[in-house]
Amino acid sequence: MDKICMNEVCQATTTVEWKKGWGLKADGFATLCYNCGTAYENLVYCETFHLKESGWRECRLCGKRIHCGCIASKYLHDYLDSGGVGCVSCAKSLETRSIRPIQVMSDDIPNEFGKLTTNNIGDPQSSVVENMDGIGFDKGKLIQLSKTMEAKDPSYYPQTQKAGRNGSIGQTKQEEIKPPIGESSICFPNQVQQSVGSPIFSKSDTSIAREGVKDMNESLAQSSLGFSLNTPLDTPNSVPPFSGGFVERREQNKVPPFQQGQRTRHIFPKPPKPCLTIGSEVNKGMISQVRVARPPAEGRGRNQLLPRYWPRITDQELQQLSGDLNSTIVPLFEKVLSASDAGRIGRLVLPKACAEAYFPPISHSEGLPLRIQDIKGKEWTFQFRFWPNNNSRMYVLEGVTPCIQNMQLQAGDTVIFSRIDPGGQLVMGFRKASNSVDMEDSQTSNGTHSGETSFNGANENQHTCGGRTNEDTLQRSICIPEKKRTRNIGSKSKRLLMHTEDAIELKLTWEEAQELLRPSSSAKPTVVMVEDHEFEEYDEPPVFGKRTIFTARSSGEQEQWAQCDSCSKWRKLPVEVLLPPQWTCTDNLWDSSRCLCSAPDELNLKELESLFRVSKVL
DNA sequence: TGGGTGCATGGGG
DNA sequence: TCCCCATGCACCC
Repeated sequence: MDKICMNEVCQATTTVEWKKGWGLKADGFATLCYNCGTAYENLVYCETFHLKESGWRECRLCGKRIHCGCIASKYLHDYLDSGGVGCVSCAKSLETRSIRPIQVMSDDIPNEFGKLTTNNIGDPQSSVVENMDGIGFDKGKLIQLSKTMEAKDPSYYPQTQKAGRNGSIGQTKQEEIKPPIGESSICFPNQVQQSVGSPIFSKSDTSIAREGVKDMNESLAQSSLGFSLNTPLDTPNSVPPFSGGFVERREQNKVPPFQQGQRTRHIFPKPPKPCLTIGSEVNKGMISQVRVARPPAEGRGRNQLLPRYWPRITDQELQQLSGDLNSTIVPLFEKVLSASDAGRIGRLVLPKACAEAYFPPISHSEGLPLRIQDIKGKEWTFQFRFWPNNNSRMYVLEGVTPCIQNMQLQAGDTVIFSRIDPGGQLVMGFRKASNSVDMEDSQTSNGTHSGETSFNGANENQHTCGGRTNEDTLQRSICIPEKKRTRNIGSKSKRLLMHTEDAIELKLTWEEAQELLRPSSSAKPTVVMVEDHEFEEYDEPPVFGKRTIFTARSSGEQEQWAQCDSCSKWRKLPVEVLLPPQWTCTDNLWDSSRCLCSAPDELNLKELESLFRVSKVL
């Protein structure tokens, strides 16, 4: 089907890449050519194409120009309670401020795990999700937003936009997403089904990202099953994470005060859904396949939990985690195994905050035995204990070697602790590290590897990436190996930390990148000899040249093909030619018959396809 | 003497 | 500056 750029002033029919624009009133998204789509992604669409149109207003607060009434800027502004409009950042900060005084939690919250949240006594900042209607969240807007988004489609935000979004999405590492301190608490499965867990709301968190501000990334990380970390603790109503009732008040006086009231920027409520109720209506057909760092549902010490311990788990994996349709899986935390953890000593150092939040309280160094099931349902008993350490404690699980060996884990792999409710059964899943080559990887049937989570023995080979043939970007994002989230594993030498987002962006191999490097136009090389080879040495750094395709005829003759940036036609070039980043037909000095865009294509459709095939093979 | 245990140390956030 | 935590290491069996 022929596409046409929906930008009225463009209406291009060909482009190097079609992009998604705003959500249409009906289903789907506006189709934009590469340039227009990029402008849209970079939030400068209206500034670029609608400058002469009416409807421009200024943000009441910061004065930023806003193109009101235009669908392309629909999500970039909001109406202020006081009248007028504000850019989304200002509106958000205003709204959040209005949220701050919201209190908290009543005592009549059902005292049942998974259905309540509690307030921090003396924590006036805590608020409950139930109050969301009362604190000015605009559900209508959420619904609107949700219509325009594909919650399961991270490709909605092509990587190319990351740099352009005020550095927001691209720069904020997922793991750095801070818990929504001072915000809504958690775990209202019932309510989830009524509101937040509805498909609309579950999408809304992703929709937030459309706004292109840093907070969105925080929300993005919540996914359709986003959790809020802020279950207040240590209140009479708080429910221990385990049915056994591991309630201890030792954290009560240790809640870091700094975390209250610092974060005030969420305009939309986080879906207060800390757990996945398998088989619930909510989840049907909307299992997220995006690996998401989920703020744990609750825990005594949750205020201390660092995002790096948030379990990263797809909804699908959650579903795999339990075969019991009535079970609720509560991801608790995860930890990348250090060399010590995976070593022969058999001690797995637990993050203190996690241990105190999710494992039973222990007052003696000897601790107590903890029964944890592995992914195959095999039950292991570890000694959960601590060592005194600098007036603090260092929590460890002892006796993990057999289990770790059984799972074939090694340093760098990740273990994920979850809990199945009801029952409070602890489950230990794992995710292999990117550089982990072992049996499981080799067993992977679809060729994907690493960064995968395994929870269910029966589905051990049902990998996260398996069986998906579309939504390439999404797939890529899932299959991208997890970056190391902790310090260097097993080595103190410095190494480049490649974050997941970076990895997604880095679609070129080194060799491919070399192919694209061109001397800068002004550069004059100095020829130097290195081991009898001539090298051109440039003072100027290289620039990226236009990517071309090389083909070889059966005769052995090589050809180079380049696509015109203007008309998108492919032109044949001498193989030795290096093109600048921007190249059009008029720059075609080598074929006077095809030095204009109006000149017909040299290749018919079939040949073009063949060309692409070749380019993919090469 | 070797492995296990408990604590100390120090880098890094 | 404090605290966490990876790991070193001394001590014990």
